[in-house]
Amino acid sequence: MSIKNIRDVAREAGVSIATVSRVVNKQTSVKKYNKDKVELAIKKLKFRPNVSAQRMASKRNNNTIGLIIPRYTNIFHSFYALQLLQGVGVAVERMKMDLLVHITNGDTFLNISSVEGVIFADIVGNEEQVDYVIEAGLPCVIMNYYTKDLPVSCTAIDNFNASMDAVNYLIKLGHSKIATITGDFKTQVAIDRLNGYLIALEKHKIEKKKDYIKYGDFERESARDLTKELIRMKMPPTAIFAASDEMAVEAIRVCLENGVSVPGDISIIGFDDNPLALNYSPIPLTTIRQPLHKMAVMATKILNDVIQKKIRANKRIILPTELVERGSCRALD
Amino acid sequence: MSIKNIRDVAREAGVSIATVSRVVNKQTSVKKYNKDKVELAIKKLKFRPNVSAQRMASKRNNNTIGLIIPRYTNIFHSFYALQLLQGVGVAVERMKMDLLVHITNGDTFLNISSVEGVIFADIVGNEEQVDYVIEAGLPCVIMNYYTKDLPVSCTAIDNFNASMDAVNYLIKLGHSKIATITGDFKTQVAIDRLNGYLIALEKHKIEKKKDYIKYGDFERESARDLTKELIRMKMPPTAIFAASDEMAVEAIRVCLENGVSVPGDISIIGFDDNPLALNYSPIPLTTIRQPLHKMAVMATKILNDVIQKKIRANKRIILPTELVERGSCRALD
DNA sequence: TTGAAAGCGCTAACAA
DNA sequence: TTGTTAGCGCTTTCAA
Repeated sequence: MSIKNIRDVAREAGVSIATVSRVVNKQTSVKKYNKDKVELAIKKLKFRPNVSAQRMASKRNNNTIGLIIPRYTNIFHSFYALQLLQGVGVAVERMKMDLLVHITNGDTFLNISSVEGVIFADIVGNEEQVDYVIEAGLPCVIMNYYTKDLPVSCTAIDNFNASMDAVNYLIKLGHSKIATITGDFKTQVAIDRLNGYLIALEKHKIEKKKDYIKYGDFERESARDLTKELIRMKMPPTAIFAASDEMAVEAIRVCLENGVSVPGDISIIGFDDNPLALNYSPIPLTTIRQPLHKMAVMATKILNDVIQKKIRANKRIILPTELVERGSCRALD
Repeated sequence: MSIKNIRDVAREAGVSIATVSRVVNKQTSVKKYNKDKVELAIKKLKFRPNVSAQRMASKRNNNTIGLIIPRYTNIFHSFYALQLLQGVGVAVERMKMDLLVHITNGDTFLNISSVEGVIFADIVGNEEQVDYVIEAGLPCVIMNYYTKDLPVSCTAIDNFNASMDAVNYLIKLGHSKIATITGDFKTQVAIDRLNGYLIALEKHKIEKKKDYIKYGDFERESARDLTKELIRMKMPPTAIFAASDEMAVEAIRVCLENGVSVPGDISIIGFDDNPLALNYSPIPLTTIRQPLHKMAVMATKILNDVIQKKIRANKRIILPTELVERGSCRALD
């Protein structure tokens, strides 16, 4: 009925708890006779070791890694978090490990004592926690954030260059009046993408107009008014680079609602290659595909390797992005 | 540098470990003077309580619930698992709890000693684990599985009636040669959906043809050959009810590839309203929308209520589905 | 090959 | 209001 402990098993099997422990931990120095008795007792009593106790006594952690996801609004509704979670999930499944998911803005701490390593999905708001994990000497991988300043591994994409690619593409199509709708500046990602936009313009000696930079937050809602502002300008842009597909799709919507043709009047390019957004797009969206899933799988593998001491902690990986042409951008005549 | 324990804090603050414990647990009976000293020491040493030890000593579990996901091929790639995970994630986030995810086919057990309650995403292959959780007296909710035989809560949709709706819809459109591609029979869901199909035909006195029932496994790949078999029959069906959108989309593909028009020659209806599948569908797919996300959120809330002792354990909820007409079915002349 | 016993870091009586 | 101390369930010496 109730949960049995190692003492119950020892009593049932007629051996000491030490022997039970040895059987549970598959140590060899147990006579077959006793081993059988213990295994029988374990089965009969449906005994499962208390993992907390195992952890405490052994100072080992049992096959669990932690995933820390920043808690900003709707994070769990975002394609981003879900893809990373999925990737980590897939990898963890393969490694037959458990996954402890902690979603926080930094005010609560992951139960560090129950994991063998930690993965951060970005570090927004969780910088303190990153420090703590590092100080504790726990293996640690940060996803979607590139840093050389911290003694950790990271897997990321080159948001800066990917954005340059997007804007260069628009420029190659003949555009020079190019606006951007940015992501949430709490994230490094948003900053990098804006910088990519700026530098691309600079390299082509295209004037940067303040009014062409609209500050969004990655989410659909934020793009609505910003797009309206853009199309109502006396000198509206002929192209928009949105820092997320969600925003790009909303931008398309707003354009169409207001009689602005896409890509006839305005070309729009997104970022993410987010199928959930694409599905709701009135027009096939040209965008930058980023390998979030792969990023997460790699992060998990690296973490595992570090835990297994197969590699040192500081592995930094940049994954390539890809421009996917679909139909929301056109060449100017 | 290394992880500090309660004794280190006590020494640093010049009090006993009991006092530190009291401060950590926000008990009142600590003089402000000592409390301040302890809090300072905690900050200075970056002390975080060892949760395993807390659990052991207090017999409480700390704010963590377990989610057990069946490990069948590609489960983590399925829309189903991801939606449920997302729903649970959203709810857990709101409750500021941690989530321990365990993916298993029954051969490994969730670290039961570190959670306050358990949610099962279906119980395929994990029946033994369900029993164990129940015996251990842990609060437990099963998603996507309806049972009255177990003393647990569950949240599910009525797959049987939803399938009847789908087939009735086809019948209303004038179809009588209706085939089905089923899901994986390891799941109750697949069985219920087939039964809905069968009973709908029966009620309308439409002959059930064995050859019209094709046994798939929910996944895209499985629908390919089965659809070919259907369209190559001397008497091919005029409509197909697929037990998942993934399969429905693949069925559409196969039809088009073989010169069979959809919905001209064959109407196809899916199940799930899975945006990832819909996005890749050559034709807007008519389907049954099921509230997976909501199901997961509710399951988590129920679990929390049971843990908080706000309600008894046996709450059973059936959520409604909805037929979404899009364009892959047509009325026969 | 076994068992006794000392912890692991913490909580919760109980005593002071 | 504090400190002392006995466990929580387990692992791991150390002896036998």
